Amino acid sequence: MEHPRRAQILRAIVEDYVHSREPVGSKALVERHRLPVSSATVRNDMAALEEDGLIVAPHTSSGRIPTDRGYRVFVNQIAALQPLTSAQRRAIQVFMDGAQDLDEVMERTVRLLAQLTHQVAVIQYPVRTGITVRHVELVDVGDARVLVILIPTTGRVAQRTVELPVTLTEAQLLDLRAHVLARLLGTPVEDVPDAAATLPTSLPDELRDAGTAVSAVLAVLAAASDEHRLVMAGTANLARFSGDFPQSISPVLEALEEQVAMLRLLSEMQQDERGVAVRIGSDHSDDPLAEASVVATGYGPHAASKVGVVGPTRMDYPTTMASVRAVARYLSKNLGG
Amino acid sequence: MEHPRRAQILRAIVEDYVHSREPVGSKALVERHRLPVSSATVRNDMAALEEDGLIVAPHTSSGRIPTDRGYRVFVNQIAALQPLTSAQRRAIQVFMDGAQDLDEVMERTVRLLAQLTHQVAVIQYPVRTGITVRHVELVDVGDARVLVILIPTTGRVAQRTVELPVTLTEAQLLDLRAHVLARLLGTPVEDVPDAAATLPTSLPDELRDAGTAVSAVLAVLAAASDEHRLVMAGTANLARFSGDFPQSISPVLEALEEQVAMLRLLSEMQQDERGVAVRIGSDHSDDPLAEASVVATGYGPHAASKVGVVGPTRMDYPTTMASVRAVARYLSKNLGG
DNA sequence: GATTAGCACTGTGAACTCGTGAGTGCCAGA
DNA sequence: TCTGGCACTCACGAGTTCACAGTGCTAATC
Repeated sequence: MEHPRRAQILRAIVEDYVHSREPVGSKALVERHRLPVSSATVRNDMAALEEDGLIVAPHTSSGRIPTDRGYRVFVNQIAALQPLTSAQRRAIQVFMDGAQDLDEVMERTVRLLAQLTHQVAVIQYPVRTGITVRHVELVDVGDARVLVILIPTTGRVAQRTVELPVTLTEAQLLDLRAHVLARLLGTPVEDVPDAAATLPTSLPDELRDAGTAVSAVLAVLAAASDEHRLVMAGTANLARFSGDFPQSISPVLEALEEQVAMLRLLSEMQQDERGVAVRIGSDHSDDPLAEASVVATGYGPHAASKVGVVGPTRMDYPTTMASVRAVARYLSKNLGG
Repeated sequence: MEHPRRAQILRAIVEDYVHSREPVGSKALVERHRLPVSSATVRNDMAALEEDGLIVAPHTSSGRIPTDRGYRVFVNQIAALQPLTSAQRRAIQVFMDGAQDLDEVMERTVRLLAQLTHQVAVIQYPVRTGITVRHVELVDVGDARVLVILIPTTGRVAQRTVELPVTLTEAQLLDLRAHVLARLLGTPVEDVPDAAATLPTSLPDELRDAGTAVSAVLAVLAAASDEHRLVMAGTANLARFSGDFPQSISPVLEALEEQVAMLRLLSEMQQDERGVAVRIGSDHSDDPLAEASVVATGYGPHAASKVGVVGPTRMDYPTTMASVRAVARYLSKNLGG
C-alpha cells in the first residue's frame, strides 16, 4: 500500500460505506470527496484494490464494499485517534461521577461506553496485582461447619462455609485461626494455594484434618476473584444493526454470554502503539464472532484488565477506538483510589 | 366463555398458531383437530370469538390469530400444567448437580431454564429473610481509612472502606469495634440502619465522629444486598424469534438490561393457584415489553425471589409454565442447605 | 506510464400485472 | 343450531418491464 491515492480511496470507500451501508461506486466517490481525478482513474485503482483483496463488489456492476482485510488496512492507517469532543468528555465526567463502589463503576462504565459507541460494551472487573492477605477469619456456624473469610488488601472479600470432618471446640478453632494467620498474613493472594497446602503439616494432630479442609477452601477463595467477571450493556444496539449481520445476531449474543470465551478473546488481543486492539471478523467461519469486530484496550495497572466493544465489522472504527481509549484512560486514572 | 366448543376452538387456534406462526383458518382447524362439526360452524364460532376480542384476522379473508386477551383466556383455561418429561427432569438434575456456590447455582439455573424453554431466562438472587448480623469487622487501612465488613448469618459478606474524620489509634479502633458489636450482633439485617443510627450517642466523645461515619456505611452495607441482582441467559433465543416482534427486539433487550424495572415487574406479578404468573403483552403501547410475555414464579421461602422467562406473546405457554415451575421447585427444595 | 473520455454491457431493484388459492361472510334449508 | 353452498376478497408469488448506477475496456491525451 505504498500508493497514496489508493490508500485515500480505500479510506473514502470505508467511510462512505460505514456511513451509508451501501456499496460505493466510483462516480459518487469522486463527487463526495472532491477527488482531483476522474471516475475512470478511481475505477482503475478500485480494480487494483480488489486485486489486493481489500474491497469486493457484491455483484457485477455494483459499487464496492470493504473486506475484513480492507478494514484492517484502514484501521492500521489511522495514525492518531481523533480526540473526543468536549461534550463527550463532559459526558464521561458526569456519567461516572458519584459512582460509589466498584460494582457501580463497572456498571456505569459499560453503559456509558455502550451509549458513546452505539455498540455492545463489555468490561472485565479489574485485575489486581500485588494483593496480599490482610486477614482471615473463621466463624463457627454450628454442626461442625465453619465460615471461612479471606480478606485481601484490596478487592472483594471472599467467603465460603466448609464442613469440617471433626467438631472443634471454640478454643481449638481460635488455635487453628492463629496458625492460619501466622502462615498466610501478608502472603500474596496468588501464593495462597501453595502456602495453604503446607499448612496442615505444621498443625497439631487434633487440628490437622480440620486444617486440611480449611486450606482447600482458602485455595478456592484465593483463586476465585472478580477478575473473571464480565459485565456488558447495550445488547439492544446489536438489534439495531441487525442488517449488518448476514446470518443473524444470535451467534453474537451467544458468544457474548460465554464469559469464559469472551475473557480469553479479550486477553489474547494485543493492543498496538496507539493503545487499542482491534479484531476484525475472523478467518475461520465457525467462529460465532466471524461477522463481528471487537475494539478493546486494557486499563488499570499494566493494562491488565480489559474494556471494549463488540459490533458489526461495518463500524465507525475511528470514533469507536477513541471512545474505548478515552474510557479506559478515565478508568485507569480514577480507579487507583 | 361458558361455551365449551368455542373454548376448544380458541385452544386449537392458539396451539396451531404457536406451532405454525401462520393465521389458522376454519377448514384446516377442523381437519387438524378432527372436530365433529363443519367448517361453517367453526366460522360462526370464530366470528363470536372475534366479537369477544379473543382473536383477530390480520386482513379480510385470512385465518385468525389470537389476541393478547385470547392468550390470556387460553392460559387461564389450562387447568393442570403438564408435568415435565423424565428426560427434562433428568436434565435439571444433571445440569444443576455440582453447583458449588450461590453464583454458580444462579448461573446454571438461568442457563438451564433458557435452554429448556428456548426463551430468555431471568432469575433474581434469593431474597433472604430472618438474617441477622453475625459479625462486624473494622480493619485499619491507613490514612484514617477503615474497611468495614458486615457478615450476615447467610448471604454475601458486604464490605466498604470509609474515610474517618479523625485518625484513630489501634486501641480506639478496637474499642469502637467492641461498641459496634455490642450494638449490632444478632440484629436483623433490616434493622441495622436504625440500630446503627443510635450507635454514636452511646459512644465516648473521642469515638463519636468516627462512629457516625461507620454507622452510615453499615446502614448502606445492610441495605445493599444480592437480592437486587438479576442474572439472565438466552438472549440469543430472542433473535431467533425476532419474526415474532413486529418492531424489533431492541426494546425487549433494553428492558432486560434495566434490572430495576425488571425486578419491579417481576415482584408485581401475582402468581395464581397453579403457582405461576403470566403477563401477556401490555395495554399501554409505550411499554417496551408490549410485544412480549413474561412467565414467572417465586422460589425460596414465601416464594419471595423470582425466576422466569421473557419471550414473544406467541409462546408455548403450557410447557413454558411447566418448566418455570419445575425449576423454581427444584430451587426451593435444594437451596435451603 | 498515468490519466481521461467514451461506450457497450450488466445486474439490481422498484413498479406493475395477473392468476391462484385459502379463507371469509352470508343465506337458505335441515 | 348446524350445515352445504356460493360469491367475494385479499395476500402472495411469478413473471415482466424499465431505469439506472456502476463496471470494464479501448483509444486518445497529458
